[in-house]
Amino acid sequence: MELSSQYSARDVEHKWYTFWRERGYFKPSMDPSAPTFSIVMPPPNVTGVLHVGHALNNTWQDILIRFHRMLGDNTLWLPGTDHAGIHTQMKVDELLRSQGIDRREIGREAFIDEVWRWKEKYGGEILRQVEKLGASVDWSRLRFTMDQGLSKAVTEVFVRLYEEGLIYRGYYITNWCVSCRTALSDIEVEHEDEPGTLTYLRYPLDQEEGFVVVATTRPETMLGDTAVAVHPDDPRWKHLIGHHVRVPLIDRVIPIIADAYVDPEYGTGAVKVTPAHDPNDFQMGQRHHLPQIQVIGEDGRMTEEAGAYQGLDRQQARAQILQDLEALGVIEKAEALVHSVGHCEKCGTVIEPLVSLQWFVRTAPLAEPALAAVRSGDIQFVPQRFEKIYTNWMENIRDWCISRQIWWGHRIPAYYCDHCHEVTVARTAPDSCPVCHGPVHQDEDVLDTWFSSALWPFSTMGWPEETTDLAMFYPTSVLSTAYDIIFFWVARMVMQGLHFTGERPFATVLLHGLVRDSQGRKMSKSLGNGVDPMDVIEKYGADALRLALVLSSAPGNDQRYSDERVEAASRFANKVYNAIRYVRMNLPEGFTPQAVTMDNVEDLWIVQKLNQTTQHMTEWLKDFEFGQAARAIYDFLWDDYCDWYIELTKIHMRENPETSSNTLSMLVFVAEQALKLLHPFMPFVTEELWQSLPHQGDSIMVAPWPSPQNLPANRAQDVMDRVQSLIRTARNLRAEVNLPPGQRVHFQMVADDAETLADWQMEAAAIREMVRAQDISWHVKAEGAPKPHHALTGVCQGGSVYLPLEGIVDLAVEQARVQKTMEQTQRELERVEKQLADQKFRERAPEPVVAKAQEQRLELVARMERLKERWEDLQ
RNA sequence: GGGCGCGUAGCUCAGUGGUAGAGCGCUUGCUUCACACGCAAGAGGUCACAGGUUCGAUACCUGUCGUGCCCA
Repeated sequence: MELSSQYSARDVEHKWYTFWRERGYFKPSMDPSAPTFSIVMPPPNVTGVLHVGHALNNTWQDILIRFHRMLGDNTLWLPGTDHAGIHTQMKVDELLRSQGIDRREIGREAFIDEVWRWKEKYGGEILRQVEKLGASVDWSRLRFTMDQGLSKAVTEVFVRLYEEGLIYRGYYITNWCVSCRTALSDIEVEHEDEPGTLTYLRYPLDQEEGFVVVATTRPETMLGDTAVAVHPDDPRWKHLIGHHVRVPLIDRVIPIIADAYVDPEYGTGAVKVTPAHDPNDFQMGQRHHLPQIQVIGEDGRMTEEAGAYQGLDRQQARAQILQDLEALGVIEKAEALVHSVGHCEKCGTVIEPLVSLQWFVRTAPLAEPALAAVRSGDIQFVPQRFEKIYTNWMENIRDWCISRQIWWGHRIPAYYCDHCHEVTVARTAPDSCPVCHGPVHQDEDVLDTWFSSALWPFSTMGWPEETTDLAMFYPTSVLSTAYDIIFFWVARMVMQGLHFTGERPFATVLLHGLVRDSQGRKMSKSLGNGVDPMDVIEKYGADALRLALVLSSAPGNDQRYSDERVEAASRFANKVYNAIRYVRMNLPEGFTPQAVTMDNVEDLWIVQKLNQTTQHMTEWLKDFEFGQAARAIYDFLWDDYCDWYIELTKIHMRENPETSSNTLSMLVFVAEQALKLLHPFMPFVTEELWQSLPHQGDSIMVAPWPSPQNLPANRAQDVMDRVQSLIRTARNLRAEVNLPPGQRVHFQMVADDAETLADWQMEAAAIREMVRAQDISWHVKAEGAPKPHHALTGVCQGGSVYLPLEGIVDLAVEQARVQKTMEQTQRELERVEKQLADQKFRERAPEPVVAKAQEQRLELVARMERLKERWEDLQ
């Protein structure tokens, strides 16, 4: 069969994914005697599409999963999606509006039906993209946060927390998005530094002369001021504490209070207090029992309390108020400044702090065990430094606002009596009020999406039922996610997991960095610099994308995406493809590999390299060092297997056709092992190639992970080092004078001792071919080796290479060349000798380091000697 | 203001207590019977700076500068 010289990922990837899935390889073995390895996939938004960050994270997880599956573990990777409350609602709302439908007109139920319909139609998109990536997830266990089972878990958790007094409802200042029209938790607010104006306003004193100057960046809130606060020890204001001022424009009389919160350094040291519109003022208001006057409504417009300004948008109101204040002459001055402004994470609108009735989780009691689990090392962060971010947050945790004023999500299981207003929190809706038997209605709000995400590791496995999956796969082994989600998700999973199952939800939290664009900028819609992984896969293949992402990633570090890297990775796929193509082309029809005998240097050498690669990779994969592991197999396949081993076997088979069957078996054996090592990184191409070679078993993905081969003690590594050094030196001489590769020349190889000569001669045929020699004369230095006059000189490990070129070599030039090499060698020698002359070094440095230096010295001394002699010969 | 990263070849990045590596780019030569998405040979770095620990620091510690992120 004619095989293309170019590998086409597009033609094979889909085929193998279907093959794997149909054979059920993605499902766990359920073997109770095997170690268990489980991961729950961080659920992407059901409305979303895969971005490069997902691609990286899913690649990491797939590497772990495939590695452990090959190790023989009972391995589960559970996929799923998240209902993404606000985001999805906005998306469907937008769609309906484009059709001229207002969700408020069709009502809650009809709208939710629309969302479900939308989810069924488009919600699978991201999962199809996960497939394209090659993710070996168990599709039979696919979950969605709004599934019945998971919803049941949500209700159960809410009810239990309520019964334990860990959920409460109360009036509190929360972050309100006037665009999304819902409350948000603290971490859903993004703070950004923005230019603003600090306006200094004169509030005239009531019943006396003079005024107090307060500074504010939000003059429109003055209509809701209920006090002016100063620091209790501030000498400038101390005498006015307890006096009153009049708020301009509305003429409200408010007290001057003393509160240590006030920073005397900021502004004038006196601040206006608006308890209904600022979180700090709210706290102060509580301390001093100040009234709350809401002047901005949930729609971002001024309320009735704002008097003449009622109905104005907050921005318009600010402009109007400033104008009016100006007219009144109460503006003392205005300063430009940069200050931090909170924005809605979802829509970017400036947050309006508002007092409203919301549900909260009392987090302190949950945080305590969550903190302990990480401190004790029961849960480990990779990289470890993120522990600190986690513990800092946990130590300063604030209550979690969990109610959202939207329709799409888990509705809060709280029921209110229409008569006596009794609140009933229950697993199932009560028919009537348990107190007065009056009619009840359910809370209109839904829960924060993260409330259900926090239960993901166990709700997906059937909790609160005691299922087999829960017993077998929970706690999970690893949670892999981005570091920017530690607070939103990781922390809350730990809290809920420990509280409800008594066990950590996962043993390891593995964190990856952000994937940025090629210029290091965050990928974003507004910049239009996002990279669609599907385009990349279409162009280069999923394997290439995976390898490229893994090669340039280290845990916790951001990385840049660039097409060039993916291209490099696809070239590697092509390289491996061609290596295997070469092996196949040499296999006779119906060839069955036999048990190999390793009777020559290159065989022993390549297996030794393979062993090292296997050992390192196994360790690195266990330590989550995917980049290191990928680099190891990349180098092994390209440098060791392709550039040296295959080339050596070509010569070997030509010289020893009678043993070619063994050589072919070796080629197949090493290739198969290497493909297995590469498989977690590049599942498709490795399957394609593995299937094309003689093999045992049905799929590489269920083949056992390689373990190092037993080898007899041997010197293959040393021999190959010397041989490679000799070949490189000889090739270097050729290149120096631009000898065309076709031109066969005569070489003289002079070894320092008989042992080196013997080593070289073990690979004499290979050396002859690889340096393109007409013939080679072999010598040992001591035995009166020839001293060719008109020859290029090269020094290598253990000896010299001469390339006699009558008529081409200029003695003076060659002398200068040798001189230059001598100088170089001399410098190195001096360094080593200085080190060895230091008694402290010999005493305190570890023995192998000293030995190595001594060895180095000997080699350099010998090299110097050779060069000196040569230099004299050239005189 | 507090915390955490990063600063290594032209570019993008790995990495290690024993004075440095990759990919891309660059130079030279090659259609050598797996691969020109290739082969071979090369050029290119006082590992940001200053102290300290150490026999030895690019790596560990302290500080400085530059840069990025998170929290308040």
